[in-house]
Amino acid sequence: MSETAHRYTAELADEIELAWQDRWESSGVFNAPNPQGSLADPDELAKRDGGHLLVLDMFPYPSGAGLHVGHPLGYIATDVYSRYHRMLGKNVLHCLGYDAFGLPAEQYAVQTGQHPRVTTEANIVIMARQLRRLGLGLDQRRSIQTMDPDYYRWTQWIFLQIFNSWYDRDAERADGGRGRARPISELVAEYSSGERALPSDDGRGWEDLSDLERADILDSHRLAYASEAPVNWCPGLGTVLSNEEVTNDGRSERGNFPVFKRNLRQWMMRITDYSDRLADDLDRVQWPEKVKAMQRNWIGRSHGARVAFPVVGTHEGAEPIEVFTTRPDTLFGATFMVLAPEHPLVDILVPEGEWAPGTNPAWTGGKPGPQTAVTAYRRAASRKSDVERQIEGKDKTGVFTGAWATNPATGEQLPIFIADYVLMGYGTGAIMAVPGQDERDWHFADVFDLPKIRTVQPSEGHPEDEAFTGDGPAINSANDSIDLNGKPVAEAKAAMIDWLVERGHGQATVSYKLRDWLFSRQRYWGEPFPIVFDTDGSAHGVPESMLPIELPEVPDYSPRTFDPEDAQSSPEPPLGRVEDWVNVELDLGDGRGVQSYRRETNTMPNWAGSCWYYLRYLDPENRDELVSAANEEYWIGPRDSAVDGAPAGTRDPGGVDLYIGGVEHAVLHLLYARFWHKVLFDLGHVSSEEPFRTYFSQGYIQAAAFRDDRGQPVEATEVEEGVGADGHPSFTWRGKPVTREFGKIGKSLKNMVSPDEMYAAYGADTLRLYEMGLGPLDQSKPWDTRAIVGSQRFLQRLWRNVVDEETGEVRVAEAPMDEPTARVLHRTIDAVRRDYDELGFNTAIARLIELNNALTKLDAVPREAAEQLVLMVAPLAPHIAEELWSRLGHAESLTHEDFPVADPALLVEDSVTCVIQIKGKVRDRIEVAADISEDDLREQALALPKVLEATAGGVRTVIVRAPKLVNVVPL
RNA sequence: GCGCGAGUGGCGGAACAGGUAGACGCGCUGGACUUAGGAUCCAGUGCCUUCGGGUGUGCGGGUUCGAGUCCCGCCUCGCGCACCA
Repeated sequence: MSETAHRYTAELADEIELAWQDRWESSGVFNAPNPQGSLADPDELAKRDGGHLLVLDMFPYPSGAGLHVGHPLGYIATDVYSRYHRMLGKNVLHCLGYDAFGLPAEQYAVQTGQHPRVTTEANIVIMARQLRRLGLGLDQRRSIQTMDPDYYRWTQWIFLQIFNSWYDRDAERADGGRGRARPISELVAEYSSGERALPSDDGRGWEDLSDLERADILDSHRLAYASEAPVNWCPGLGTVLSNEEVTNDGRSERGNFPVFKRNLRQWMMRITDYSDRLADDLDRVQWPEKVKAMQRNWIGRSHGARVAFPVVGTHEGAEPIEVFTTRPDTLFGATFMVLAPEHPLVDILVPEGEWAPGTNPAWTGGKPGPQTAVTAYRRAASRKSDVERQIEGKDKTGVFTGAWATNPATGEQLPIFIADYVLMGYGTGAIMAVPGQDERDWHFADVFDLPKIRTVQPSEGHPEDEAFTGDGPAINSANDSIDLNGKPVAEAKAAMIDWLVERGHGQATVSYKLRDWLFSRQRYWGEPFPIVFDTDGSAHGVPESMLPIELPEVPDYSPRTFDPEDAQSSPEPPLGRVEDWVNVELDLGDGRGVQSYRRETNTMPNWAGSCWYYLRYLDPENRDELVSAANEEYWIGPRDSAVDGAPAGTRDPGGVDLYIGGVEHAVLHLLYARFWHKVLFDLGHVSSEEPFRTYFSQGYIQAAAFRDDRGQPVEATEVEEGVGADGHPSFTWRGKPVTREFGKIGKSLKNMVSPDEMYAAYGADTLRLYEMGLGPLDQSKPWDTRAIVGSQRFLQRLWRNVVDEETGEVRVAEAPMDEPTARVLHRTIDAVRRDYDELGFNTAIARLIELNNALTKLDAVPREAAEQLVLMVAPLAPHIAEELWSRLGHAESLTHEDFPVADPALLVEDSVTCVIQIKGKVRDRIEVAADISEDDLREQALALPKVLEATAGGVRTVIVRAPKLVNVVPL
C-alpha cells in the first residue's frame, strides 16, 4: 500500500496488537497475587511493594447487539489508570466478569427462540473477544459469571444470611452507633430465655407457641421476608418490579410498560432498617455530590413530629388521627385535616345520613351525604393513574368526610377531608393542613373556602395571597401552657415538640421515603431462592450444604406475559410449571426429619448477582467462603485515613479504590449493593463498611443521528454534509434534507459505530487514545469518526521517532539529551503524572503530543527521551508502547517498569517570559531570569520604552509578581 | 415548581492558587513532495482592522492594579426530584 514498508499503519497496528495480546495472556502479567488462597503468590506479592489498588468497572451485561464505541469508554479509563498504577509498583487488581442473569437476557433468548444460557454464553464470547481486542490488562482468572452455579451458590448463601437475620435497633456497633443485623438464632434465644418479651402479651412463653406462631414472629423480624402487600405488577413484562424500577409516571424502567398496584405475596428485603446508615455513610465515601444527593433524595429522610388529633364525637373504634409533620411549630395554624383516600380510618369516621345543616356546598362533592361523597371520591381517585394525577398537577380535589378533629394546641374543631394530594405511602397517610405555611394546603384552602392563619411572620414584601414557607418569628402561636411567639422556626419546633411530649399529644420522629425492596421476580432466568415452604406455608431456608439450588431445565422458559394494560392478570412464575422440581422431600436438618416441601418458584432480580460481584473478584476460586477474611481485608479493608473531603474524625469505611460507571445506576445498583454490604459487615463476613470507597461517574459518548421529515431516523453513515445558506452545516440523506441530533449510540437511532470497525481502520491503541483524548471523563461528548485520524497521526509520529519507516531499524541517538529537551521531558513527566492521578487523560495526551512534537523537531531523538516517552504513553496505548520498548532492546514487558520520575531541578526554569501590563493590559514581554528580584524586575519594566511612554504623566502603582508579571498603573 | 451542573473559536476541548485566554486535536487556508493525494511533511488559523491597534470566555452590573476564574441579578441548555406533609 505504501512505499514505506515500516510505517505505523492499521495493518501494522493489528499485527502488533494481536501479538502483544497473546503474549500478555500467556504470561499472565496482569494477574494480581492474593495474600491467601489459590491465587496467592508470595514472591510476586513481595515484588509489588507500592501498595495495592482495586479498580472496578460496572458489571457488564452481555448484550446481544455487541459493543458500540460508547461502551469501552469506562473500561479504557480503568485500564489506563490500572496500568499507570502498576508502573508505580502497586499490586493492581483489575478484572471483568459478566452479569449474565436477568430480564434482558431472557427476552433476547425468547426473541431468538434459544435457551437463555445458550444466547448468553454466545454473547459473552462476542463481548470477550471485542474487549480482548481493546487490549485491556485484566486478571482473567477472576472473570466470573453470575449464571455459573459456583457463583450463584454464594448469591443464595448471602440471601440465606439475610433471611436468617434481623435488625436489632438497640445493638451496639463497633463504631459506637446503635443498630445492626444479628443472626435470627440470637433472637430465638432471647425469646426462649425470656430476655426479650414476646410481641403478644398473653402470658405464654416461646415454648408454648405453635410452629406457625413462632414462624410468624420470626418472619416479622427477618431482613428478607415474604409478605402480602401492594406491589408493582407489570403485565407487559409478566413480573413484579421494585419501586426503583418504576418511573415516576408509573411505567417500567425497562420496556416502558404500564405498572399496576396489586396485592401479591412477594419477597421483600428490609432495606428500610438501614435508612439512616445508608444516608449517613454517604459522608464517608468519595462520590460525586450529585450521586450522593440522588441517594439521599431517594432515602428521603425528614425530621419532624407525630401529632395525635382526637376525633370529635363518638365514632366506634376511632383512634386519634396521627399525622406526620416536619413543621410542628405551625400547629397553631392547622385549620383542617386531610387523609389519604385509602386511609383505614376513613371507613370509621364517615357518618351516615345527610350532610349536617350548614355544611359548605363546596365540601360535599355535589353528593347528598358524606358516605356517598366519600365513596364517589375514593372510586374516582383509585381509577386515576399516576399519569392522570400528574397532568392534573396542582389542582386540588377532595371531599369533606363529615367528621371533625380537635387541634390539640388551640382546641378548635377542624374539618377532616380526604384528598389525593395526601399519599398513603408516606408518613402516616394523614396531615394537619397549615395553609399559612404550606403552598399545597393554601391551594386546598382556596378551593374549599377554609380559614388561613399565619403562624410565621412573612418576610417583608412577601405576597399577601401566598403561603410563607421561609424562616421568621412565630406569631399567633400561644395558649395557656405554651407561647411560641417571637421564636424562629427551629426554636419553635423544639419548644412545640417538648410541649407535645409533655402533654402526650406526640413525639419527635423521623420519616423516610425509602420503602422495603421487592426482591422476587416471576422469571426463569435468575437465581432460584434457597427457600422451601412446608405444608403449613411457612418458609424455610435450606441448609448451606444443599447449595447451590440449581436452576432446573424447563420445557418452556418463556414467561407468561399479558396484555400490558391488563391490570387484573396475575404473575405465573415459569418455575411453577416444573412440578417435580417444585415438590421435594427434604431433611432440612432442623430436627423435623424428612418432610414434604414446595420450592419457592420466584427467582431473584438481576440486582442480586451484581450486588456483591466485586467481593467474589477478590477470591473467585474459594470453595469454602464467599471471600476469605485475609483477601477481603487486603483489598478493601478500611484504610488508615478517611477519603478527601470527609468530615473531621470520619473513619474510613474501606471499599473499592476506584469504581467507574454510568450514573444510571445511582440509586438502584449502588444502593442495593451498599445495603447487602452493610448486612455482611454486621454479620462479620467483611471488614469494610462500604463497597465502593471512591466512585466516579463517567459521561457518555453520543453520536450524531439524523431524522427525515417524518421524524424517522435514517442511517447515519449515509448522510452527506454540506453547507447551508446560513453558513451552518446542512445534512442530506439520499438527496433529501435531514436534521441532526446527538444521542445514544445504537440501533434505534441508526447511528451504530462498532469498535470492530475502528480496530480494522486504525487499531485499538488509536481508538483508546481517541476516546481518552475527547475530553474530561465525567462529561458526555460527541463521537466523530473523522477526528480519529488525529490520534493515529500522533502514534505514527511517535513510531517514526523511534523506528525508521524505510528500514524498520531503531533510529534513536545514543548521545545524551541536550538541556532544553531534558527540560521539556521532565516538565511533561511532572504534568502527566498529575494528570494520570486525577483521571485527566485528555490533558495527559495533550502533554505527550507536545513532547513528541518537540522530539520530532530534533535531528535525532535521544534514546532516554524516547524511552521515557514510551513508558508514559504505555498506559494509554499499551501495544505500540510494548512494541517500541521491545525494539529499544528490552526483553521484558513494560507492565511493571517504573513510571518516569521528574527531576525537580529540571522543572525550574532559568529564564521566563515576563508579561508587562499597563493598567492590566498586556503591552510588552521581556525575558528575565527566573530568580530575578522584585526590585530588579520593577526597574527593568519601568525602563521599557512602552512603559516610559505610558507613564509620562507619572506612576500611580506598580504591581510586581516576579518573575512572571509586572502591572504598571499610570496616574 | 425545587435542587444541582454547565455556557470559552467552525467543532471536541485547555487554562494549577484571580496574573500572557484559546494548550492539544479535528476542520479549514496556503505551501512542499508527488502521475495523483482523501498519504506524509511545513506554515498559518478567535473576531475586526486604516496594520498603530481595537475587541473577545451566554447577558447586565460589581469587587480588584488585573476577572473565563470571585460577588449580585438575569437568560439559555442539561441532569435529578416532583403534591414526600
